[in-house]
Amino acid sequence: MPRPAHRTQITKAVLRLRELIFNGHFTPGERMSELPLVALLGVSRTPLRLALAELEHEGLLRTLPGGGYVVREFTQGDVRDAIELRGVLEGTAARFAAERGVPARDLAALRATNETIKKLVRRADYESFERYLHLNEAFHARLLKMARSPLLERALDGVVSLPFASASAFVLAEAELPASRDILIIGYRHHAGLIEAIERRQGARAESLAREHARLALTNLEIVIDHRDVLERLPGAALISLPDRPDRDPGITPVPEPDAGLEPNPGLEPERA
Amino acid sequence: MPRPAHRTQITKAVLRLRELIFNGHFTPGERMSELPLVALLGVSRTPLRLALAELEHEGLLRTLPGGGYVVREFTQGDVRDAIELRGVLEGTAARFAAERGVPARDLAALRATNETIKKLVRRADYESFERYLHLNEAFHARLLKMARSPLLERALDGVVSLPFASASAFVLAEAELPASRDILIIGYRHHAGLIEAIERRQGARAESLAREHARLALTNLEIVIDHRDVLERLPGAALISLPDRPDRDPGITPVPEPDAGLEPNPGLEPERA
DNA sequence: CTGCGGGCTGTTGCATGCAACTCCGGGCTA
DNA sequence: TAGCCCGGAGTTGCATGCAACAGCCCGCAG
Repeated sequence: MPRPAHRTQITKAVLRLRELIFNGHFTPGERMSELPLVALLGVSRTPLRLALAELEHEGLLRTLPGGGYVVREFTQGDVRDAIELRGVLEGTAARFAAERGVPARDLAALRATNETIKKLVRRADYESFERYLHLNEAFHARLLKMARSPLLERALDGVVSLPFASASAFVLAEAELPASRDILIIGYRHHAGLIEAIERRQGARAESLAREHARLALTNLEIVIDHRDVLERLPGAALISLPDRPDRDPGITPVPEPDAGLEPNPGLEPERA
Repeated sequence: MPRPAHRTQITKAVLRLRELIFNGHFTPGERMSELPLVALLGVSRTPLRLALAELEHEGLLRTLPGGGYVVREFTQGDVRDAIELRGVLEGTAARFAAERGVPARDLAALRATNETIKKLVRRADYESFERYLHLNEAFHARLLKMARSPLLERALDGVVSLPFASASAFVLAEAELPASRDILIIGYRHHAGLIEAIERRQGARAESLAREHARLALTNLEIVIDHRDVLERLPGAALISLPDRPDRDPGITPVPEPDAGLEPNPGLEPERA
């Protein structure tokens, strides 16, 4: 996936496939055969294979033992872990920023963004909500930049590539479910605390605030699960297997539980591709 | 990178390229042109491209704006961040294990491994050291499994794919530099504390112990940097640019510093490939 | 009825030829 | 002399043909 915008067939295939997967056009466990996809996407097999490899690295696809890819399925536990993991990594970013210090200008920019957010959450119209989403992403992106750690950015990228793990994954629901609008207020408060902690070089406080901030998404998740109709419309929801939902396709391993019993003798090789 | 062992040309190319990069056969910033690599590796361009994409996802290569790949260079700061990041993620694994609880059998296995480690670190012969390395990796791998979080495993995989970030990256030096052998003792102690913390469901303690445990590698890094001769022999050392080492090839951006000044207005798009 | 073997189909793995693009250098012109 | 344009070499992007492999079904034999 080279830098140049979607001029190449590879990025075209990646973008289109991602969209199709998120929209539920493929069911989890479905085999992604190359020839049908060639016909569907209008690209040749060579760039398609590159695109499939890309999506596998993003975690959306899984390789089959005999070769080939299938759409990956996620459990509700995976979603929780992804959110917690984002909190851990964003917490590390906030801690790095606090420990390493940031220019006053950056802090001022964060504050300005957050003040705009504060004004927006009081309104309820849809346009405000879209602007909120944009500003929220900008806030998080800027915070990440302030950590000055390319490797941390990479690691976080690897986590939020899952659709339901991103900073504004379940926030969408809040536009429709006023019950969860208060969370936006709390989010603003978290942001303010983060800024203050970083300014005062309070690394531990910054870290735990960022973690708790990410956990807001967990609350949203709970709310959304009670409103299936809303959940269905969220991107990537089709990938999540809900335990109390028996209408799964047969022939699919419903829950890819990691093998529970580890053998008692310590002889396992560290696996590496 | 499909499951089946190195029967395919892709994995063959990946393994060989990784080895060549780690051994310093390519200098950081060097362009990885396809045709010379085809001649060097004896594989065709198609699997080679897949292999290059794989290594780019691992973080060893970087894409050029105009297409193509170059060997990535890492600063000393990157190495520190990688170690800290491993500590954060292994800390999360330890915390998950403590919070979620693990079977007594797994704890016993960890203890057995660690007791063997204890015996080994007292001896100084090379064979013991190799066994130590193996057991240490096994300990960390098992601990990771005990977190029961596939996504966490993924994230950690993404970090330790950098050669200098793995659990036993700089430990190699300890075989040759007795000055750092004490660190093995401390490592054993950390392991013991981890086991105890997990058993008692002390999540915070487990997390901070694992973090501090990873930071042992930092100490090793400092020691190794003072012994250039040892450093040169460590895998991946050729990728690290040491600031006080001016003999770099000309025409290479020496330090890919992330742009320091962030513009003050919050208009940035969240970048996505 | 059950287990096994063989062929068939669908799929992926790989190689290569062609086209387009980028970068660089030289020569022309203002 | 400086700047621009053009051409060429080298590179990557893409498409397609071929081969090998895996899985499956069917038929046969025990």
